[in-house]
Amino acid sequence: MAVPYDFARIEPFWQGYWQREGFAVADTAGSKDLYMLMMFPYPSGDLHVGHGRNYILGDCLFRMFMMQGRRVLNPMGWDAFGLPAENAAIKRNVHPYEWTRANIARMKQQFRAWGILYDWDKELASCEPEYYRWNQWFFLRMLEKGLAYRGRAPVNWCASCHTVLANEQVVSGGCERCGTAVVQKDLEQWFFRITAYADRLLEGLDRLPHWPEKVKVMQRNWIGRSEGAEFTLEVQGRPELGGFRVFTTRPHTAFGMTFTVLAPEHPLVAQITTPGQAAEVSAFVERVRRSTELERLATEGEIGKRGVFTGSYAVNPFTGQAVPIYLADYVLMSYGTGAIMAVPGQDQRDWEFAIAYGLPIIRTVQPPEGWVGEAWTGDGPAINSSWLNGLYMKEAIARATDWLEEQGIGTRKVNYRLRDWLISRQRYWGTPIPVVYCPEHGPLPVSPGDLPVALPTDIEFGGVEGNPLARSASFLTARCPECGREARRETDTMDTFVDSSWYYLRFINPRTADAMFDADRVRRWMPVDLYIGGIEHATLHLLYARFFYKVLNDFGMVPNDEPFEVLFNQGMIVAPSKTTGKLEKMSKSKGNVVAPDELIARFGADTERVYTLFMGPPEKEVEWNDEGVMGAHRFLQRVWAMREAVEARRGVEGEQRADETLLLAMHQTIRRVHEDLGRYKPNTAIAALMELSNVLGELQARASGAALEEAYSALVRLLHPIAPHVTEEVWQALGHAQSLLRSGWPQWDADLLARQEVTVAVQVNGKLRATVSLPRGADGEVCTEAARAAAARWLEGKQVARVVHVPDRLVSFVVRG
RNA sequence: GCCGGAGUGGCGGAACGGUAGACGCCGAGGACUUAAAAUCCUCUGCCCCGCGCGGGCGUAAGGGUUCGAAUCCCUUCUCCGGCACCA
Repeated sequence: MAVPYDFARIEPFWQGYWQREGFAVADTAGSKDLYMLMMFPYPSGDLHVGHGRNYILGDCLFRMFMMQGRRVLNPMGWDAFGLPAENAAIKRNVHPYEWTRANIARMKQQFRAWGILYDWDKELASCEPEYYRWNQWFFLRMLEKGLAYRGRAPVNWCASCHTVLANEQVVSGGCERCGTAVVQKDLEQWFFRITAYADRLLEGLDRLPHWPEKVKVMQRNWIGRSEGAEFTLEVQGRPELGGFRVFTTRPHTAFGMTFTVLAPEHPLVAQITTPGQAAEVSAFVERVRRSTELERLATEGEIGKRGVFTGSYAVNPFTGQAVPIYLADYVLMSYGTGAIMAVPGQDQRDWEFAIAYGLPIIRTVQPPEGWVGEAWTGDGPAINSSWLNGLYMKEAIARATDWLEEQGIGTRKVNYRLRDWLISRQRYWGTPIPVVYCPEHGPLPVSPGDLPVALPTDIEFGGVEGNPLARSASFLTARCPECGREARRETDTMDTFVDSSWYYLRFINPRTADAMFDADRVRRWMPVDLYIGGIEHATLHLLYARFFYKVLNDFGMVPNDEPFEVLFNQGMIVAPSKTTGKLEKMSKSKGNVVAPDELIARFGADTERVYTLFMGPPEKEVEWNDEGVMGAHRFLQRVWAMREAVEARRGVEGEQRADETLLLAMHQTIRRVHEDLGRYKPNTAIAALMELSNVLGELQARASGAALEEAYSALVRLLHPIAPHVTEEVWQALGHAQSLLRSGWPQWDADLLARQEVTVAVQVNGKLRATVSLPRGADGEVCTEAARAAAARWLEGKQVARVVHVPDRLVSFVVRG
């Protein structure tokens, strides 16, 4: 009776061994081989099995690369600025730095307990001045180039987090962090001009064949490029106003413009409102202004209930007709020009508005025969459109736009959904924006020699709302770089996504003291070859990082313009909700987490690793199942127990047939595991290893000691990336002095596999009727005859009309009668 | 509404257009045990014929292409994700 392996003893032992030996430390001064990277985590404290899935997959690949003799940079660090630390500080009166450092220590220990190896020599934390000073340095360069600017704009405000948010951090009208409904505020804030890179961010996606299509599509949607025309509408009888601009992607429908709509926030509203309409208009504007984004979303589909006539008219330049100017909240100030030409015949929203307000509808595109719907938005010949009549969309758009340009009232225009990146945050725990405000000279950049602008430590957090930096006298007071007189320091800090936009460059040589990163090594080591992380960053981190990298490329600091060659998005682990029972993301706040500590205590880290990698393809979302864990554990115990049988059979002769079967299974398994891990399918690689283990179990009493040990050794080596501790223990017990990490990666014998017999399927009229075993590469005639014999029963008395032979796979008879 | 992705046993999931359900979980029966746990062995998609032999049906639904379809094409349904009064 075999003794179960003592994971509680051996796992810590091997963890210590790997660390002492420094297996994961990469020398980046040398030439590059492979740079793999996991998205660095926010040090929130406890990790659950859902986080583990990410890191375990990475470690599995890393160990495989190591065994294959690759030299791999595989660093880890901490995205260490952010709100939870500050909220913890407010609640418990500990400094965010201490809270963060304690969590980092805890998480490092969890990584270690999972048997995960990182190059800790390269560790960095974004909350350290030697890191964030380079955020400040970069900000100053952006400022110099006009890529950072201060502007007044309606911004998203989260009242619960007491800060503004970037557009990317607003998820269906709520704060990405806490879900609180976001309200619009007009504030002066700092922005990065990411819109200047919109086209390049789009174009670059086409050069990323190894990114998931899903992420590329999400980024394209987010950037939201649309081509069209912009032109001026005059306000009838008010030439001194100069009119207002409208944007449209469908200028060819303009003959059907029967009214026009401004966003309620449009600057012209006050001037064009007639006295008779003033009361109604101001009531409407006030109502819209007070509504949150969420309320606006909730009224979706209620177009027509939320509009008002201004009393003024504009002139449709195509027809010369006067059309009424309305305000409506379905027109957004933040997109295009904040004003539209309304063509109810060709736009469903305009149609509904026209019906509700009794406005005329003129169709300008012929709907297809039998069309019974309302607005027709598809293609068709132009009608009721004078000189455009009969033209189809493409041609009509071109003509209409040319005409606008000839008349000098319009131009071709490209619009984007993407907004500039708002980076100001009214919080303490982030990178101070390096700017001072002089009463004389206005906002001025801190001179580079005065960096870093360090976060003050003399801060009281306890219970007070608002940005604590604004209450720190020592921080607030500065000298004007221009005149030296007393000035006020900027108290906003940077969005933490600034930190994560370039950390992968710093990792390459994180102790670089005199520059943002080691430009020489970066030139050799970038781009990152394999980047692993969650899909939730598709339009956040991954968009910002690409933007930064392109800017750095323009600054001549990096060698290419896309930072991540291969992107792998692992799926979430979900678990039933404690309240509703519906599957949802595993998270501490939802209370449905499985803690790795307990799991490791009961079954060991190797078991968690095997189960995590086995439960499904890693890019898919999967449900955690406690019973599945047992299967993984049993498998490891069987592999462990087999060691005794192998040792006991050393030197024993066996049946030749058994040896052949065993070695064939071994070589097949080597190939399958190699290929499956290479295409990120550890689940099927593990299935292959289980099959080999089953074959070993069946043949252990009949195969020779030598064949048994050869196959078992291959199994143990192939299993190492997946279950590193128990395999090291077995390997050592078998008498090997070297770690498995240094013992090479098994190779399969292609010739042997090519010589094996194959099972050929025999079909009659597409139905499987028999199988025959034949040598690989058997002649077509031989094959067909064997098949004919095997399927004789079904061919009797039938006329064979056709025979399809697929070498080594099947023979298919097509029969009549 | 638009754009992606996915629907395969009781469950997680395998399957270059070529033997559907690998591997694992659950379940059933058996061995070991005083007993239980653990472990090991056998069975385990559905249906029909008493079992076996054998046969039929089966990859969301319906149709098509093909000697052959889970896989390709069309139509429909459902679920998941993203974007969304974007002009």
